[in-house]
Amino acid sequence: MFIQTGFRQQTNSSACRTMSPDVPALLAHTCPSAVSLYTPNSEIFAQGERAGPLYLVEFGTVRICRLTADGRRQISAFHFAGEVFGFEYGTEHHFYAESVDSSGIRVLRPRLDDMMADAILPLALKSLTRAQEHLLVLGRQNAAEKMAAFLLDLADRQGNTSVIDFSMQRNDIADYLGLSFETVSRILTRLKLAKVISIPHVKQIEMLDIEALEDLRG
Amino acid sequence: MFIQTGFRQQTNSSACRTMSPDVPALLAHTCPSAVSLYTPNSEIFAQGERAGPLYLVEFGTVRICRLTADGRRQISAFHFAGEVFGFEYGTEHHFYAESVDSSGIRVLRPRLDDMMADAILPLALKSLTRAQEHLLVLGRQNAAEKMAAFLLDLADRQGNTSVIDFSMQRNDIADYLGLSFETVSRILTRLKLAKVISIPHVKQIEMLDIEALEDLRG
DNA sequence: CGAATTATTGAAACATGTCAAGGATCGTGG
DNA sequence: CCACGATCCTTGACATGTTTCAATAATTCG
Repeated sequence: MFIQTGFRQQTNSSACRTMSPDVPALLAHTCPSAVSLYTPNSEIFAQGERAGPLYLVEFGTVRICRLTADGRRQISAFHFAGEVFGFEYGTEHHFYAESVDSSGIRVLRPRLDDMMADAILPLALKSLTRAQEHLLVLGRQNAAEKMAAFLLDLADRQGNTSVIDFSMQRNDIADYLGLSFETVSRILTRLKLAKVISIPHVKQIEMLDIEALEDLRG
Repeated sequence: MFIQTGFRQQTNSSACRTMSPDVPALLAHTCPSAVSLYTPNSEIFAQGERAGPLYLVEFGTVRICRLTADGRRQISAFHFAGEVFGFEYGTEHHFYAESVDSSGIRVLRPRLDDMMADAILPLALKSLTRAQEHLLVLGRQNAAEKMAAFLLDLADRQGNTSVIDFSMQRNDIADYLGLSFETVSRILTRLKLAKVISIPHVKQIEMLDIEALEDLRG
């Protein structure tokens, strides 16, 4: 499912566009591997698998998922270029990770030096804050509000252009927002009819009225 | 809203019943204050307030909350005796914390030594895992499944007796599970009629059929 | 004991899910 | 490069779970 690139990459990661200042600090305390290429929908790590290394997204998109016993899926996070994922409490992954599109992932094996936790902690805390904010969205927002929150978050992480490029499909958005994919589709057309967004392409949305989206999000 | 206890408490925290092994490690790297007593519904820290110290629950219950612009509330977590809360990415609290009942909280001011992050990281990661699992509940479970998950979680954290004592009211449970308090009430009576639980008292539930609850939770 | 708060229950409204059909898009192989 | 099949997306009609509003009952607190 994945291919190691033949050339050894530079240690300085190329995933710089949106990289948080916490990442370089982490790189200094890990042994970054070469970039592995993952095909769409391929698994990066499985639920129940032994945890340990962290993962840096060089390009592409990753989803962190969990299933209920009867197969309903919740995506707890998407990760884009420059972001790190794979933190776990304990030795076992409680979630599984998949590549959404074609992605490049660098495995970061911790050097067991003293400063390791210092480097990881801020990233773990950022993930925690994100998850907590997502709880508010899932628990207390309606479909339109969820969608607005998602679009604004995506725009923010893509560098605040008003045109958003989607790597994930409606299905993924639905499972991230706790909706059905039909509802995702309906909300998008509703926002389009209200001239809040336009949809030049299935995987591209232009935000026409950002203020309206921000009002929606609350 | 809170009263400092006159006597200086021992550094060895008394909140041992459910204490995680990670907590003693943390205590060794902080300057624990005396226990502060909080009255029901009093604020421990506010959203937007400067973050820094951590908080150890000695007794009682704490809720971590966030409001939408129009006043809907999401409780992202409850914390019981022996648990630590107050982690933040950055310098500012993104959530606010309140005492649910009468609680005793010990402020842990970090000593700025090298091992601080090592002590905090496991606790932060546990909070992260909890939040992620809560995302599945909020996003993909129906009211009965949410309730089952909540009851089993509570039972587990109270030491796995089949009788659960609630410190929070229906309203709090609703805001934790992303439901209305009426629905919480209805689900409880439904479970009672199905002989899955009994409700000897408004703030006490006995689990009669744990397997049924586990099936529900998934 | 009485007032205020909290919890339960019912009826109706509403948002979202489910099921089903038709369109668009994408990838592949001729 | 086009045509085909498969996948994904959109839209509609209907079913359903949950919320909302309202009234009553239970509990807590002074």
